[in-house]
Amino acid sequence: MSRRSRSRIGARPPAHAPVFAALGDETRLELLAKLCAGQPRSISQLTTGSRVTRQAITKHLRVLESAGIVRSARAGRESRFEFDPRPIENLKHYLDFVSRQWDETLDRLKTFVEQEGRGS
Amino acid sequence: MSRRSRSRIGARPPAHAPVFAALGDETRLELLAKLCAGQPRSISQLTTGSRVTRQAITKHLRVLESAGIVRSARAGRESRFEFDPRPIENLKHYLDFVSRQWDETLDRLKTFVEQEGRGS
DNA sequence: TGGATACGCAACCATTAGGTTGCATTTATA
DNA sequence: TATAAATGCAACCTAATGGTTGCGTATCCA
Repeated sequence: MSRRSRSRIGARPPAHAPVFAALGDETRLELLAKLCAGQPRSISQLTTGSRVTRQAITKHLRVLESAGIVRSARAGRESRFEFDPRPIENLKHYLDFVSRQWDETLDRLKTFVEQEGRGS
Repeated sequence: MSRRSRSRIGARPPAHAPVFAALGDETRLELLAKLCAGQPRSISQLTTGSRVTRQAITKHLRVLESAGIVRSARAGRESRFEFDPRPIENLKHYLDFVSRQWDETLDRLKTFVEQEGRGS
């Protein structure tokens, strides 16, 4: 069993849900796209081109920050947001785990059907 | 450019957000865990062991179904829910894309810094 | 130093989400 | 054919979300 198993089958499952939830919004996915493809950007920079106000963008950035997907740092009068890839990597591992579970389930089903076919 | 590019850089981005949102809830992740690791199950089966009512579970299952993560089919008096791996695979591809974007960004930054160092 | 720029904070609003209870309906079965 | 089991439907409640506006504060710069 891999070293990641504790975080999957423990009493309380890992907090993947908040990260998924943070990605469950079109506006936030647009912010993610900008930040993972370029340098850190200020709130104003991230607002230009958006259809909503700066305050709305700020709220979305805080949601992303709470999920750990971005980090913020004040620089003079502006606060710059930067992408952090680690939560995304965690999600990828989790989704790989789900896919693997499913593959194993299909394998078990196939074996079972073959056994049944031989048995009856 | 890969054949998936249209769905990423088109006028309107693909609807990854609803799938992420559907996974952004602990109860639904538990349902996902049960369904991706076993045969199709009825609502009652999926409710036993849960801390919420059958109605709540039903609502969660409908959310997962709207996102395409599960399918339902009536079988006699019960409706069985089955895992569908395709939306999850899509998310994995999307997250791979994000990671790749980030890696390229880091490469560009590194190159830029090296250039700057040579320049000045 | 005074105006423009970039933010933060707070109040407020409408909608959605997650959850419950109650009751009707369909289906299997003793 | 009653009865139990499995579900659907609807109303209702509370809290969280996504959005706005208004205003105060910090910071850069001519």
